[in-house]
Amino acid sequence: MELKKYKRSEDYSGWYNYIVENADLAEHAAVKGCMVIKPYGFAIWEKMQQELDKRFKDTGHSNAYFPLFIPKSLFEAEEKNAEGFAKECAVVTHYRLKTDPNNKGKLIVDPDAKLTEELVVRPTSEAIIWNTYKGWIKSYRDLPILLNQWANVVRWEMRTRLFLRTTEFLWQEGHTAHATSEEAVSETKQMLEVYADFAENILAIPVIKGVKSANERFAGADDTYCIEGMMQDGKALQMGTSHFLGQNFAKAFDVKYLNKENKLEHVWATSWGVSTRLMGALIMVHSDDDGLVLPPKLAPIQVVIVPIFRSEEDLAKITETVNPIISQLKALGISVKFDNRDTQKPGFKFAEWELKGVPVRLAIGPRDIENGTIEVARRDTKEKMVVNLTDLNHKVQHLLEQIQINLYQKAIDYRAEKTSVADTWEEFCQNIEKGFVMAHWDGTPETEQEIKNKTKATIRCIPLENKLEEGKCILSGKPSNQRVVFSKAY
RNA sequence: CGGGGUGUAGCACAGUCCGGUUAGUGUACCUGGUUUGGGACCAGGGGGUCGCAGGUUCGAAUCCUGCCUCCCCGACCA
Repeated sequence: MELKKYKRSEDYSGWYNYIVENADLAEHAAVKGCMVIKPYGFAIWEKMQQELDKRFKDTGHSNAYFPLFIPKSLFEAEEKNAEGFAKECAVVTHYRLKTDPNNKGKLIVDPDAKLTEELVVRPTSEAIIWNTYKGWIKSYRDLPILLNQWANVVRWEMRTRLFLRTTEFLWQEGHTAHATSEEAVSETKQMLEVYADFAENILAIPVIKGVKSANERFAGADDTYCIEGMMQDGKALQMGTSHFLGQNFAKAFDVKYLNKENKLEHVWATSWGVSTRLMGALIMVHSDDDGLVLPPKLAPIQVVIVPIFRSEEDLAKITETVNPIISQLKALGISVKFDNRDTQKPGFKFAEWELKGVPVRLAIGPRDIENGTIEVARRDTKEKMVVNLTDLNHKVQHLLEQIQINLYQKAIDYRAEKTSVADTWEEFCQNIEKGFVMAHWDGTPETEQEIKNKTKATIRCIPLENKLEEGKCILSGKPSNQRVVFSKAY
C-alpha cells in the first residue's frame, strides 16, 4: 500500500484511476482497453446485480441467454442499428490457428479456416434476439415477451477508461416484445423508473430522467429515455438507457403476430440496459481524497472492526467482547469484517479501510474494554464517537441508514450548486464550464451540433415532467417552449 | 487515427542528454528484535532477460532502426 498521491481537485482523472486501482476494484488487463475486475470490485457489481435483478423480476421479467456471436447477415438487418455500431465491432473471420512453418513455436491464423460468413461479437443483442423472437411469436397470445440477459458485450472504442468505457464490459440488456405501441412505451418508461429508483435509493446518486435528442438517440430506436447523473467534476454521465424501438426490429426481422381480429401486425419492442459503467459513477460521485466512499447498501463490508492490542491476551479479551457484537450485527443483516491481523498496525488498517470505502469502522482497545465502550467512525464525514456497547446495534444500524441518506443529499446539493440557468450565449459559455446548464433550444439537430462544436457540451436530455415556458434558443434565437439539460459528458 | 508522454524489482521513480565498476532509491516483500488508540522503528536479506527485435561498438538501460504497450489530450462514443 502506498501513500495517496492524487487530489480530486487537482487531477480528477488521476484521482479516479488511483482509486480504482488502489481500492482493489479493477486493473488494466494484458488486453488493450480491457480490465480485470478484482474480487472487491466484483463484489460491489454483484450487489448491483442483485438489486437490479430483483427489480426486473418484480416487474415480471425473466432471465435468458443469447449467443455472443451474431452472423453478419443478421447484424446488418436493422440498418440504422447496424450502421450505428458498425465502426466499433470486433469481427471473427477465422476459427483455427496453426503452427507457423517459418517461425518455430509461433502460431498463425490458418488461412484454410476462413469462415464463410463472418461473426460479429455482440456490441448489443437486438439482432440475435429479434431473429430468435421471430420463431417464438405467432399470436397475440405469445405476447408480451419480457426478457433480460446478463452478459458481456464488446465495443471497440478508440479510447477507454476503467469502468467508464472499456472494450469489453458487463451489463444487462432487457428485450421485450409487445402487441401495442402503448404497451411498449409504458414498458420503456417503467424500466426508466426502475433505473432511477435503483440509482437514487441504492447508488445514492440523484438522476435526471429524460428523453434523448435525435442526435443522441440509440441507433434503431424511435425514442431513447435515459437517466443522467452529475459527477464531482461537474460532467454528466449517462447511467442507464431505456429504448422504445417501435416496430423497427420487428420489420427488419419480419416478426408479426395475429391479433384478435385475425390480422397480421408487426410487434412492438423495447430494450434497456445498464452496465459496469455504474461502478464508475459510484466512484466519481461519492469518493474523496482518502479513497472510495461506498453507500452502505452496496458495500461488500458495511462494518469493519479494528482491534487495538499490544499482546495476545489483549486480543483474546477483545475477541471475546467482539464475537457477540459480530453475531448481533450479522443477525441484523449487516456484513461485518473483524480485522484481527497482527501484521498491520491500527493506523494502517484505518487508512486501508477508508481507501476501500467501508462505511462504518469500529475500533476497540483495552481502554474500551474497561469502560464498556467502543469507538464508532463513519466514512462519509470522518466523524468519530465513543458509544456504550449496549447501544451499539441500534447505533450502527441507524448510522448505516444515515450514511446512505447523507451521501444522496450531498450529491443532490452538489448538483444543485453546479446547475445553472442560462438565457444568453455568453452566460451559457461561462456556466457550461461548471456543470449542467438549463437552456432553451430550438429543437434542431443542427443547432445542437453547432453548440457541441463550439463548447463540447451536448444535450444530455429533455427532462420528463419538464415545465413548459416560452423562450428563445440559446444559439439561434428561435422560439422554444422548454429548457433542456446541457452539459459536457463522459 | 492525430498530438504529447511513457516503458528500469509488486508499485512509484532516478540513471539515458554526454556508452564504461557488480543498475540505484523509496515503498512493498522475507527474517530477527523493539513497537501497536491514525499509514512504526532498527538491523539483516531476497527479488531485474532495463518493453520487444535487430544494428553500431572492445563494451549498450544509455546511441541508431523497426515494432509494441500503457497513460493524458483530441477525434469517435448507441
